[in-house]
Amino acid sequence: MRILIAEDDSRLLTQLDTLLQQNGYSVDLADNGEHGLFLIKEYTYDLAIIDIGLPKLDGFEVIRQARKDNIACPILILTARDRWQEKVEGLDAGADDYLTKPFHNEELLARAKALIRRASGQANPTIQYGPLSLNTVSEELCVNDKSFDLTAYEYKVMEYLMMNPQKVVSKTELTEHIYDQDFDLDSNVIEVFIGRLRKKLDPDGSLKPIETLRGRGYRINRSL
Amino acid sequence: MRILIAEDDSRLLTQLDTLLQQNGYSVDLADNGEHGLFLIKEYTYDLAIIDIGLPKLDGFEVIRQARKDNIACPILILTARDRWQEKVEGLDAGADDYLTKPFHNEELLARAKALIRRASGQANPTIQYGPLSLNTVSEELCVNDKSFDLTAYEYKVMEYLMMNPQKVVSKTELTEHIYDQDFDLDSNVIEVFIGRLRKKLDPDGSLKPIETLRGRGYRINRSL
DNA sequence: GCTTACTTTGCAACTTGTGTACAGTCTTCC
DNA sequence: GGAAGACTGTACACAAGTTGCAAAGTAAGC
Repeated sequence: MRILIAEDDSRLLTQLDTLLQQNGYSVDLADNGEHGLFLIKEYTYDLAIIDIGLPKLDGFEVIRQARKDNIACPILILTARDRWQEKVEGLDAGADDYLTKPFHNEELLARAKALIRRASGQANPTIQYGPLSLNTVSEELCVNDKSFDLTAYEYKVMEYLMMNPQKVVSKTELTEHIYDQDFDLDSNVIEVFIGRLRKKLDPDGSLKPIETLRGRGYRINRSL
Repeated sequence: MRILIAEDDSRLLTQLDTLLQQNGYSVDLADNGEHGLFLIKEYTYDLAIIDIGLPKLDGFEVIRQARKDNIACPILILTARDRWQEKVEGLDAGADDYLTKPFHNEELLARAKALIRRASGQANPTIQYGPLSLNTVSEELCVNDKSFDLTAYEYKVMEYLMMNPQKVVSKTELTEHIYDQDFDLDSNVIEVFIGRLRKKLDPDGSLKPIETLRGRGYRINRSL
């Protein structure tokens, strides 16, 4: 599997390079939009990871021009956390999925894998874990093939948990991932959303999709 | 796991304190180099996070003097982004890793965890010892493939023992690594937690995963 | 057998999580 | 452009689980 990474922050670039190589991908690098566009047109990739804020030619432009040339390779864009409208514009330009910086390595790998797997079929990128499957584009969650509509924040909570399956995710971590840095860490919003999610997905309490680890955090139920 | 933070910016200091505590570490604080050096010499830490620009005694000096005293604890330094030469000097002085300010909390946590793990000679996030295996991501303990739910403190005790297999760990040592400096060393909590762990993991007393060495401490059973 | 060290137990205090109601805000749709 | 509805975040009372202590019981070593 061959992946293109277009990213101008050299530290992040090397980090991604190492990460993906260690996970068995072969990787090509570009540190500006022009070079990225050249590579994506010249070669065939299984996935392109493109930062939106690229010098010379921004990420949107790279995607638009690549799509205009009928390049079908799945594209994952990287956006800053506080610029969520970039995600919309990126998807409009032809990206398949997005990830906000900073992200966890496992998240990136999960998305990369999903995108590559789904590239052959036309389906939307989905994160799957046991009977749970989360469509990251329609923001729709299925439990045992029954689909649920989530609100924006319910989705964010669920997405983060699903991207770190097996992991104990502390409330701090969830809060920081979902809100800006300076959000009040003593608030009980996370508990409230966990409660709402449980009620929505599992009204009779038989499945227990989200486990509580008292004093430590929450975790997607491993035994599903 | 117990962490020392030496940082003079009081806002950052409290932020780090909260962050680490909420993620299950016990934390001691110093707001100048002199106090930091005193603490690192006086107690045993699993990690020290030291800002380079400290008053009274700068970070480099703290590290040099600590290393001169043969203190082996892993050290993570904090430097300003635009002073990259500091990180070189810091690593020369004996630091193990660096992080440039500002940083994301998640990154700090990831590095802290990695440093602590590396210090105990564990390359892998899953620590295995005979039929025992402790996954430090899902915080799950398995004995012969049967998984057990541990409470926060049960987990801390087990983690410390598993990170030091073969070693006889005294009660004082366990207490010092699990609680912070003002915890009563005469309490019998450690005995109580060892008891609870044994009962949970080995209810019929056939496996004996934790050995007692009278007058010296506890050890993970080597003959498993 | 006596001392000391460890184990066990029950319990009370405490910490942390849950459920609910409500108010403020944002959306949508006429 | 206004009303109805949905979503988010706070507050608080209640429930549940965890922790630490103390006292009594047991085992080890001299």
